[in-house]
Amino acid sequence: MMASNRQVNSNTESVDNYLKAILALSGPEEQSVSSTALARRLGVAPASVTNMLQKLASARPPNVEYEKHRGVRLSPEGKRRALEVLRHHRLIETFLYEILDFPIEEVHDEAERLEHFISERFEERIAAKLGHPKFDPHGHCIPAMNGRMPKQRSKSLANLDGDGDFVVESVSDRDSALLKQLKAHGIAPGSRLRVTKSPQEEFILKATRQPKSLRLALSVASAVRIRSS
Amino acid sequence: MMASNRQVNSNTESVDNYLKAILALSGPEEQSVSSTALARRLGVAPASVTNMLQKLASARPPNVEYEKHRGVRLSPEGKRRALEVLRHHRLIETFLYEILDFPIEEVHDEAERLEHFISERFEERIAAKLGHPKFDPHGHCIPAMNGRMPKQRSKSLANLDGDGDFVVESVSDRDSALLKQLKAHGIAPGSRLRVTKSPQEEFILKATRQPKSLRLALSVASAVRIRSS
DNA sequence: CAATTATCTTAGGCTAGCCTAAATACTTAG
DNA sequence: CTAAGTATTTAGGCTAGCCTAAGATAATTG
Ligand SMILES: [Mn+2]
Ligand SMILES: [Mn+2]
Ligand SMILES: [Mn+2]
Ligand SMILES: [Mn+2]
Repeated sequence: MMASNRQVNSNTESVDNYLKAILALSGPEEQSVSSTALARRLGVAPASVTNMLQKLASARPPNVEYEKHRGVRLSPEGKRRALEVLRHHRLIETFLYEILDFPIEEVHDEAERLEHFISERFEERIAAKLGHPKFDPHGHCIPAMNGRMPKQRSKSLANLDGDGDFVVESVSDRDSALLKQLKAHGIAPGSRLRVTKSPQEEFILKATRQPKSLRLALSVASAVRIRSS
Repeated sequence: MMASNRQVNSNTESVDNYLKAILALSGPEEQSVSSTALARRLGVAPASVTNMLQKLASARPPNVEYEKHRGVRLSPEGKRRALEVLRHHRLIETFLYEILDFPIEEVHDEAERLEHFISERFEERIAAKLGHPKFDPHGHCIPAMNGRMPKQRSKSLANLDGDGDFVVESVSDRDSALLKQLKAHGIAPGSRLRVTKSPQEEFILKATRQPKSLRLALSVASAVRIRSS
């Protein structure tokens, strides 16, 4: 068999999802991302990832920089597209929450589908309707139309040194059961929190003026990001 | 080669589009629809239609009733699904027009994509937000949640006998250039119209209190449906 | 009613995006 | 520095949904 892999590969839903996953996994340092990490995140086999990375790299202009066995990073074009889709995602989430009164724990899954199919006009209209918001309902920054997005300077609850009082900066959008729990305990972006660490390495969160406190296992604590109050 | 065509065929975007096309082409009499008519409407080759009809017919429960060389009609299940998608389509159009201030001539294309990807929750929320509307911005009836939809008792402008005064019931959503023209001449669902037929078999439309009248060729006149005023 | 024409179906291919199994290349422990 | 172990890629397949070309059926018409 021969190369055979020099196809066009325009912006399909699947391509969008790979680019978004690379953006998320490469982090603020924009480190290169391994095939297996992508496979795990996207729920596909590693071989499928390799195949797609080859296509993304041989697109013209390329969507990623990829060398066998050394992981992948976004090209300028790939990053542009990833941020465009991320903007769609977060605008849609904000819109579902603010205008359509979706419960917070349901906005992510809906946005995950719709982000690929809305037009530029739709994007522009909901942005206008919402007053060009800077943050989505989970506290995540919405990339600007030109692709700029300020770095977050918060830290994950999981990396916390000692007890103290904090403000919630953002909560992960991907665990809807957790989002429901947090909501029930009055914990949302902007909430003031008292955090203590239990002997069993759990985090005890209590929001101001909330009757009950919430115990979080270390494994889910990374879903909450905080800054000093 | 053997049959090989007994697959699962769940509700993909393509399946939705075939079912919607059959619903539209079979008309109020629910006549059977030919492969070529479907091929023309969907912009695919006739062979592709035959192939899809075989799958739709062998789904369990079947989406269509199909016999070689004698056209196709929707099964109860297929009709249910087609009306569901049509409801999505028209609700989305209404929503884009009323809430997001889309220009009338742009709502159709956007709805055509999004109709396949919104959740039941999204459907329910926009319906509530809009006050459970009965008609979309083109004047078309929105199927109810249970799938019921009253028959239209209007007639097409193209089948008009003589001149007279009428009320616009609906305008086709599929020709965006025409929609722009109609808008510029104050012609929309509910408008009062004076219609005269020119010697060259054109229709002259003049809406009440509008300065200019509009000449429509017979070929596009079918896009406007009217009832007596 | 037989021949021509129009419509429809079958056969065989293609691409995107996935899969599993097998091969290969890095990494690391001894 | 080599051997095992892990990560990654290659090879070969599969399905959905499209295509073209060729064959079959139905409709029309002289
Ligand atoms: Mn999200
Ligand atoms: Mn955009
Ligand atoms: Mn429409
Ligand atoms: Mn629905």
